[in-house]
Amino acid sequence: MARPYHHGDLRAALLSTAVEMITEHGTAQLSLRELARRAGVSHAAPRHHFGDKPGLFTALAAEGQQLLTAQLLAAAPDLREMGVRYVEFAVRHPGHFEVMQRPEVCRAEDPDLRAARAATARALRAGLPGGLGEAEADRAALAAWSLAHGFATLALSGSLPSRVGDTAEAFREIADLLAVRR
Amino acid sequence: MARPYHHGDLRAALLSTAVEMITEHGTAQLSLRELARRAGVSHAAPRHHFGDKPGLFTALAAEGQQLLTAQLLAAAPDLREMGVRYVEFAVRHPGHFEVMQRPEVCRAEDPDLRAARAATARALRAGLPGGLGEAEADRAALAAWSLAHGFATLALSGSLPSRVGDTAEAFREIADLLAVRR
DNA sequence: TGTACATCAGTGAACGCGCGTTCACTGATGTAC
DNA sequence: TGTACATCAGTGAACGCGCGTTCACTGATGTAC
Repeated sequence: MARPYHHGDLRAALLSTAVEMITEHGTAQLSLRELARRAGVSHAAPRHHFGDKPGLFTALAAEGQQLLTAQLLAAAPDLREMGVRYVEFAVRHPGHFEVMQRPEVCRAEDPDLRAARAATARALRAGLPGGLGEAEADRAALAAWSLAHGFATLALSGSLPSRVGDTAEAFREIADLLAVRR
Repeated sequence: MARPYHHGDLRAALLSTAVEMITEHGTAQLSLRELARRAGVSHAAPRHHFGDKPGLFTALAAEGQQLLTAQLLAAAPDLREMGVRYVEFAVRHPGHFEVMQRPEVCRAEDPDLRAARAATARALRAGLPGGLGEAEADRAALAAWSLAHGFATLALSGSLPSRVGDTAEAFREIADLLAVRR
């Protein structure tokens, strides 16, 4: 079983291997050489597809953002349910979530990434109750985002008390506690 | 002006230099050699005080946790105000906050750090309205913490729309939007 | 007050390592005629 | 269908660099007598 010279879909393989590595050790530890090693490919191969480390992270962030947007849209326009999906996404795709959270490792000006981010923001807006003024809507969106984002990052950093159990489910209860004041 | 052989308070100087460096480039980029360079000291000097990188981060995290606890206690028992202080702390001490958020770079079993964390948790509890059942109180604390933490991390990662303006003040408005259901 | 000695804080040379980057290359695939 | 050539994907050796770690050292401080 001689390994073929051409991988077939090395780009996709590198992306998913990178996600695993980030999940295990964070973005800081990731080296392109180790990534190539794990993918069973020469250490110069990743350069072909991503150029450098920011290139790789940018591709991952855009991918993650698209995944998240799809999740949010599937739950719209139920704001609480969208929050649950947000938390679920973070817990199920911690590697992607981590990269998305660290804009300094990405190329912020990348058009794919910008577009993906904008789409997520639009999806979030779709969950807001109608009839709010613009400033009010801004605040409500920010509050919902903060709550879900905070819960998700606390869960990922292991800061939640262990009795919290299933993370997304726990968030549902918490979101219940709070209500947007009318 | 020959530099004296003994620094005087190198430990404190290294801590505050490290905070600056983390604020600029995150924990990932920090190297002990660069830290020593900035502090104007030989590259082996930091080992004397912190042993290794986790040792340094652990000391920083404990210090940050103590600062935060003091802020929270000063605002107790007004839960909303405690949230404002939490956000304010994150924005004013981003280096400390960053380390506190990344338990994987610290030595979790360090007794100072554990004690400091426990004190923060206790302070947070002091902000909860009385008369709640235990499970209810757990949830309320978690909700408040999530909201403030999420807002703070979004602010630090530059994810907030720029019109948000003064961060801690903006959080006050958002906290106003939400109310714990009775 | 003076001296001897222990301890502490910081030095600087040396090491081995993994990393990112470059480069000339080779093997495979696709396309034109 | 066959051949020639361009392009693409991946290789592997080489480089220079900054890092963490070790170690024998030296200068300063504190303590006992």
